[in-house]
Amino acid sequence: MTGHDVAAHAGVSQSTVSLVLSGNPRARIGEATRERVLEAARELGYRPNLLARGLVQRRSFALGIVVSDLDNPFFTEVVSGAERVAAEADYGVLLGDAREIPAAEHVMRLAERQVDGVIVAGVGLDALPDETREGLNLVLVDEPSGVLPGVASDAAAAGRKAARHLLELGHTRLGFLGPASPAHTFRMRERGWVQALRQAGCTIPSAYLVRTSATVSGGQAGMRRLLSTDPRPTGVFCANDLVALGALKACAQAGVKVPGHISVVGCDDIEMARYVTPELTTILVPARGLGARAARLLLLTLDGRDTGALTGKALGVELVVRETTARRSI
Amino acid sequence: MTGHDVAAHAGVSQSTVSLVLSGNPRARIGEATRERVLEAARELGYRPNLLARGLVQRRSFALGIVVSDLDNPFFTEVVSGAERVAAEADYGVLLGDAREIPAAEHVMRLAERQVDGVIVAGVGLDALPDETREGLNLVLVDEPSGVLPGVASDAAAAGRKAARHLLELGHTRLGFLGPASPAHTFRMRERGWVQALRQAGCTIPSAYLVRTSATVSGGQAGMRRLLSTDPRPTGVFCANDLVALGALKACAQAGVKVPGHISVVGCDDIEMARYVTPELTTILVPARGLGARAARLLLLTLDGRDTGALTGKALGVELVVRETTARRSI
DNA sequence: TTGTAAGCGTTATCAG
DNA sequence: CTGATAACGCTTACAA
Repeated sequence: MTGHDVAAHAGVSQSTVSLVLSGNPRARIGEATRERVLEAARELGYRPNLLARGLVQRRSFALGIVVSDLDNPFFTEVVSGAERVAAEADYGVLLGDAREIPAAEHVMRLAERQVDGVIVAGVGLDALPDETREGLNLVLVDEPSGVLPGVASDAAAAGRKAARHLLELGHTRLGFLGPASPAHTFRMRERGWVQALRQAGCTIPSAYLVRTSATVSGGQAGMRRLLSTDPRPTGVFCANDLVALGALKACAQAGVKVPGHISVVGCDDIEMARYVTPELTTILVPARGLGARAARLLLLTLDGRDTGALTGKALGVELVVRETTARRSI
Repeated sequence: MTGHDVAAHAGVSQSTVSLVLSGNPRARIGEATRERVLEAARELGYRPNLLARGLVQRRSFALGIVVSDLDNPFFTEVVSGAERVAAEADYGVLLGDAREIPAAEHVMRLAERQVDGVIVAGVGLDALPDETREGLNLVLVDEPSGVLPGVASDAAAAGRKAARHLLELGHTRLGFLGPASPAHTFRMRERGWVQALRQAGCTIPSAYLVRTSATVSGGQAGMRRLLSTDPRPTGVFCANDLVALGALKACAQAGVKVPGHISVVGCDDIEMARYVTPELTTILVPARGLGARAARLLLLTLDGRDTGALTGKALGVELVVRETTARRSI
């Protein structure tokens, strides 16, 4: 089923078919022939070959998205946000998960597939050597870089808001659970947290700053360490919700009441935050919004339009008070 | 950067470049020229254009995957399983989420992009009219169909295993929480459950069978209904883990102890099942395995190889006893 | 208004 | 062993 077949069926040339079907604005086609072509196409169930189109237009109308870990709900939300706006704009979405195959490798493959751009989330710029991204439209999610365009959430604000919330509840022995990751977002969450505490005149014993992987089991292990300090912190900020979930679990296992004995606040507001008991107090980071914005940014760039509005300020984050934080009782 | 440029640089013809780079087995190329070409390609940072290749080979080496709901962790696991094996085989993966755009629409778009096949998960066959799938390699996940190839889990066994587990714990007043969905999997889970109970001589009051959407909030609402019956069931099987999580939440809110007052078992074994407290007893359905198997099935089909081993029997499911079930106490 | 023809970057079939 | 050359299905000047 090619344009030729349709042309034959309609008794016109292949290029006329293309003219009609591609909706080219500067194509003046007689109403009669247009009808005939449309009819023929419908009858034959014609589906244009987008590879061929891409080849001649040097544009595939597809974009790639590579994430560091597809099983992390935060990233699946980013993907889903991006997919939504891409699909809306009739763009294809090629997916890459960087757990098995390095992000750089994915990016190169996507480039070979001639994607018009790629969104990269959860991957540091250092994992993307220059040669992998030359001649490619990249946008980074939550990894600000002077050189590449990107969209980001206000990570430092996340840390600050967590700190203020706990401070306002009267807590002063405050712990932090997070990865020793080079990821900008994690670093800034931690920095915002530390700065807000310092500003409030709160000292941070090093035992209260525990490094662990940014996963549920990491959070679980980390919280166990925190629980073994003496005196214990009465409030804990976790670098993401997965860690917080693990922390909650460790508390439950140790018979430590949340928020009775210890308050915990997460970060991201993944869907699960609402589904655990007690419900997790957390800092909402608009994952889906980040994905959507990244896609929009890419599409605007491809259209050569102004991207100022999207690239300007970071997406705001917001404290969501649920059930894992309470006024300090002791 | 095209093959021509490389050819020029190496002082050979473009077709020679293609011959050495495509790794065509029946291409006999002099060691010297091969070296020269490889060198030139490396030097210029040549990346072949897969659109062009796809056009001539009539094969894109990409496959599509469309899921009913990207935010459902079960489906993201399916996607991640499929992505893994596809990427391993150097296939691209095009993603489609059927929440905003109907599955059939996605499938057609993927066909236009010349994917070599598409995996469809969480979507009934009826949502895919004949004309959308003609000339397309489809494989369905968990939606057995006489006509299309697919991979499935043993859904009836899931229901049976849940029933037996609860029965063995001495429960006799047993409730079910699930969607009134046409989805084959849900129907079979329910059927397996009902049959096992009947077989055990257990009667099922209609009030114990509550229909609700297959989501957390659905489970929450459903469990509230179940809790308002008198006498209450002492054990409940939920059609999936999301529903079970909602059920747990409803119990917590109503002050009903799990598993003290009521036992609940979920289905799927999503990652979160381990992260809630108490940890969810559930039936493990190998989502990632389903995705992986679907992809493998597709790849084998495309290679014209035998698929018997994969299409034969359903993937087994398995009871995973955690903390939400206990011996009946009253 | 419509048809002709020249590519887009590959692969693949032949001659040489 | 290597190089012309003809597709692949489409878009897009340019001609008619």
